[in-house]
Amino acid sequence: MLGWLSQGPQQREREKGTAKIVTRDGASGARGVDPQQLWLGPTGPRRGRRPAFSREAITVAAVALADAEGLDAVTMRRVASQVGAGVMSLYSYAPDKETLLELMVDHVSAELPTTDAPTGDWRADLKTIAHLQRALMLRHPWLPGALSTRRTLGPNTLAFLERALAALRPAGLDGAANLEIFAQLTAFVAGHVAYEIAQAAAAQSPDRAAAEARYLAAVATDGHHPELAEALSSPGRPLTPEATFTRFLGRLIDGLDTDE
Amino acid sequence: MLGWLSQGPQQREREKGTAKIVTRDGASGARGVDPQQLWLGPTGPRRGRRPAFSREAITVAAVALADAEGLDAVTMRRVASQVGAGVMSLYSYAPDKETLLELMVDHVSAELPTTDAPTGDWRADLKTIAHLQRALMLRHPWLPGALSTRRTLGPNTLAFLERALAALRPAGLDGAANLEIFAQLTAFVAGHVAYEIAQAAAAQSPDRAAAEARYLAAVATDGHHPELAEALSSPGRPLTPEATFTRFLGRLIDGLDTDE
DNA sequence: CACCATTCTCGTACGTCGTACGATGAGAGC
DNA sequence: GCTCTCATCGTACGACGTACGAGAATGGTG
Repeated sequence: MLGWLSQGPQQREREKGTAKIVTRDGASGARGVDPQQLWLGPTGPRRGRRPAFSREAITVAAVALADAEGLDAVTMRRVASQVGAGVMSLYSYAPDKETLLELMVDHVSAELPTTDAPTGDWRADLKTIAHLQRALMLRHPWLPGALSTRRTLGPNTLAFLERALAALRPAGLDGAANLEIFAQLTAFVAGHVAYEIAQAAAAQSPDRAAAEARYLAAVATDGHHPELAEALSSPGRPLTPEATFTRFLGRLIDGLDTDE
Repeated sequence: MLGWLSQGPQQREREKGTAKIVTRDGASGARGVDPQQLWLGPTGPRRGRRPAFSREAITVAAVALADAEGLDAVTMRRVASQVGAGVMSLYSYAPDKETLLELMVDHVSAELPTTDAPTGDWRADLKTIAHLQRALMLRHPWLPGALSTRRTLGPNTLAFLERALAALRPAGLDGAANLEIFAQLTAFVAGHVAYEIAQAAAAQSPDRAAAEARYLAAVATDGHHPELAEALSSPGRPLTPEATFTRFLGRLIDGLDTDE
């Protein structure tokens, strides 16, 4: 599983305030810090003090925190105390919190199986892929929220992308279209699961749910919302979220190669 | 446009620490503060000092800030200084920041036209609705992000929901299904627009985009990502985001009433 | 008119956050 | 040994959301 992810520090980026007289390695403007450098293999040979922690351990702690208490619980201080490090030590392993979040996303993405070969039925394969994504997001409910801002391209997310592209090959579309489909599919699953989770959370706290129901009932009977009134009154057998997901997914995927 | 949205304060909720001896209005446990109370009309007659600002003015300032600098720029301090109020004065108009965000969402939702009657072709109507949502989100790029956490049920969002339900009527589904379809459609549009915006932002800052392209190229040629390599190399004529959106939308909607 | 209960305004303050800085210490090479 | 390199992490700063409560403005009532 890409062992070098547990690699140690070697990140600090200093900028002594004095004498900005064009350092010698040209292109001085490139303060950009290549964000992807993160994922690239281990750097030069060891020297000096040996790291006391590991990127992996820190990521694991952060994920555990998010799983247990949500994304907001992931603060540098709490992660640090969880691994037994000083707060500022984390910055030897990730240049900032945003990066730590990317590490988290890629870390849990390792749970997605990537070895299954395509069956040749690309629609079925794509549905399998979406179900795998959904299961992952249900296991890590913070994931949809974390994905909504980010486009993480770590080794594990890329491996899964590779699988998706392989599955899409028989569809005969061009590369850009395939990439787009995968991105859209992921966004769709994230959106659905986020909704699913919100729904479940609402059912958990009956106070809030009841208040909302009361409010909606009031709105529905104000005379200006006849459609809402009817929608709320019509029964509609209750469906499992699983079934609903499958239905929507089918709608999206079954229409996929119909060019218009 | 539901004028009482510009209504003044009347919000403060105190809880003096002393003597919690069951206040007289029964059901003392209900500390819940009915979140929807926010949207309900103006309360009793005026007394005391007259409000210097308005909920509307504050919301407008917050929206302007978000439009110009993104959601993160919306802090209580900046909104307050924008309207010329003290920071804490905002809390007379909204009980907390979360509520202010809900006000913002509902405020911009007023831009969605709600008077057009359904044409009878519910698929076409639904596509129109999605395009309206997309246009709104492009005008207020923070909206997808704001929606991802929230389920706002203000007067304007409800009015638009009413329109969507009317459009869906000819589809002949039950109420719960219609509500679900609207929620999913909205989530889909939000996901798509978020992606679209991220794409556009990446194109804006060439440094980051170039770094990412370089990284992806490196990954593609590492031998472990043949599918990615091919996807990146195949041309695929560039499409406008508009066309892409229309295509995906068509896929989703055209499959909508196929029960399985 | 004076008085008072009510309501809004907002300065101050607290606890939290991400993270910049730089002293301190541990290992490796000479 | 000395020195160079690199990790650790205490302290500190400037944000943030918002609790508290003193003050000012208003309307209702004598």
